Amino acid sequence: MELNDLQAQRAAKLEQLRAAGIDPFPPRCYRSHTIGAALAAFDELAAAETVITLAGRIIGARRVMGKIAFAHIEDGSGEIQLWLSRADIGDEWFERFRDQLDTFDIIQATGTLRRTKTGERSLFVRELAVLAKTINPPPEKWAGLQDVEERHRQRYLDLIVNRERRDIFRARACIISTMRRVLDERGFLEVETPVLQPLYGGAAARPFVTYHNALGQNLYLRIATELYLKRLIVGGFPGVYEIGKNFRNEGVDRSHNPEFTMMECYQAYADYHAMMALVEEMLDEICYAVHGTTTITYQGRELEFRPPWPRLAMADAIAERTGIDITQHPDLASLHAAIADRGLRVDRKASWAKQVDELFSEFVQPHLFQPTFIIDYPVAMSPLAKRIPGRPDFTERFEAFIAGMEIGNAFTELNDPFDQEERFREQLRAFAAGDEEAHQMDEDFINALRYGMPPTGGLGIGIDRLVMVLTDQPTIREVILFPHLRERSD
RNA sequence: GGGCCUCUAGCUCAAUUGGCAGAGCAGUUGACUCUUAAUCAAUCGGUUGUGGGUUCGAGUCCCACGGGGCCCA
Repeated sequence: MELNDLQAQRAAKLEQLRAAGIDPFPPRCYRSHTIGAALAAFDELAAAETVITLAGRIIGARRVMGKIAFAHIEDGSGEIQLWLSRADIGDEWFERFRDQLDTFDIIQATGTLRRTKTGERSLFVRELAVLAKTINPPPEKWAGLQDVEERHRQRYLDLIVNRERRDIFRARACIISTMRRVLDERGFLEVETPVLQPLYGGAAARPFVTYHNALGQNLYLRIATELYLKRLIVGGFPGVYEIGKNFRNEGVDRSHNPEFTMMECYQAYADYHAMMALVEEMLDEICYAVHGTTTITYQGRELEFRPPWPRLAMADAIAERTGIDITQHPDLASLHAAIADRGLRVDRKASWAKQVDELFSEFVQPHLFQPTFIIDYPVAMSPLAKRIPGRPDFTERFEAFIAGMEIGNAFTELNDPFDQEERFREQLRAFAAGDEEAHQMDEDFINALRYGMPPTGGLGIGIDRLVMVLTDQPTIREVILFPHLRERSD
């Protein structure tokens, strides 16, 4: 990699340090306090004139005058100003600070805490040391790093410069740890199931395919954890969950990334009503853990997480927004006629299920800003969910929507092996008819169901979207540390 | 996959009708013992995403390709 002028200048300074016998990358530092700890105990440390050693990255500009200099350092726990004078640290180190150290360099400073004339809490430095010389220059001092592409390609730089962005990922960790705590407290067992699967299933999506050399067979990156977790319910665990990456071979947009983080949990002897209650309680706790309140703002609009959330049947929701009652149009021709009657766009290529999904996505979903459960989905859209007793065309399924996004998906799990096999066959027919997202036949899963799975409630929550909502971010890219970007070729 | 927008110095951005590629920040040199967008003076820095084309002349117009963004499917 060639160095540009600014990089070459810094590399030359690095060599000057070496020539003076200073290791520009020493193996360790000898700090006595984090900056955060020093600031927290500032008054006591200052009063006692305790000599402390801090370490951190020089941020912002160094302000070097003739015989004194100022700079701020930052270590992830806080920021503090350094006060340096030629008299205190000597000509050699004062000039070294001026001539060989730069913004972004990581240094160690020893001295005492005191306020400057303007009252700023500062470390009055007696000794300096280099911890890591930097080669790359900082972006613009005030505008910072704006370019979205560069922010994502060089997330490390984004995090250095736009330090408040670290809070998004701190919130993300808080969300996941709170979710884990809620599930643990309710007796769910955290498990790990295969990422590499001989057969993909559990969701409607196209998979990534890879090849296992030793086995000589294709394997798929999982699109969901569902079918493995339900095998564990068959195996006798009363409740299991997994938090991990799923992979779906699809495009990237504001709410989709090809790899994303999902939590799935399954509870034996429970149903989808129990899962709705779990979602309400869990998100209430998570929102409170992150914000200390259950009322938050997303993109300028207020969101209220406190339970209970509205429950709205999918057919009613569609009827309300379009005037079309899908329960009165159980076949494609009749549904198309009803859509045409309303002057709405008919999708001639779509199956009945797909057409219903389009009506819902276009006319209902954008209105679901407040946390809402849409319940009772058509069986044709829900090949893994149990039918509603007495209404065999609909299933005990819900999806949770927040800010117009699908955040969660849950059912009373289908545990009838014969019905499940028939549902898979229906999916195979859809696949043969061109639906590339249709489910595959999983005979081993059928076999598991033949050993008996108790009535079970299952739930999946898309973590990335939940983080978006709880950190007020408009795109999924901003809540994923290293979002997928095309390789650059010049 | 389609439409629109965008790519200029390390970074943030200008450049009128097609007419000398510029500024701020950072950097460099000098002055300066309480600054904090430090100040003052001087100064370095460009294959305008890539490749073609039109033209006396292209950052600007045309074509292709690449990256990114927004919207749609």
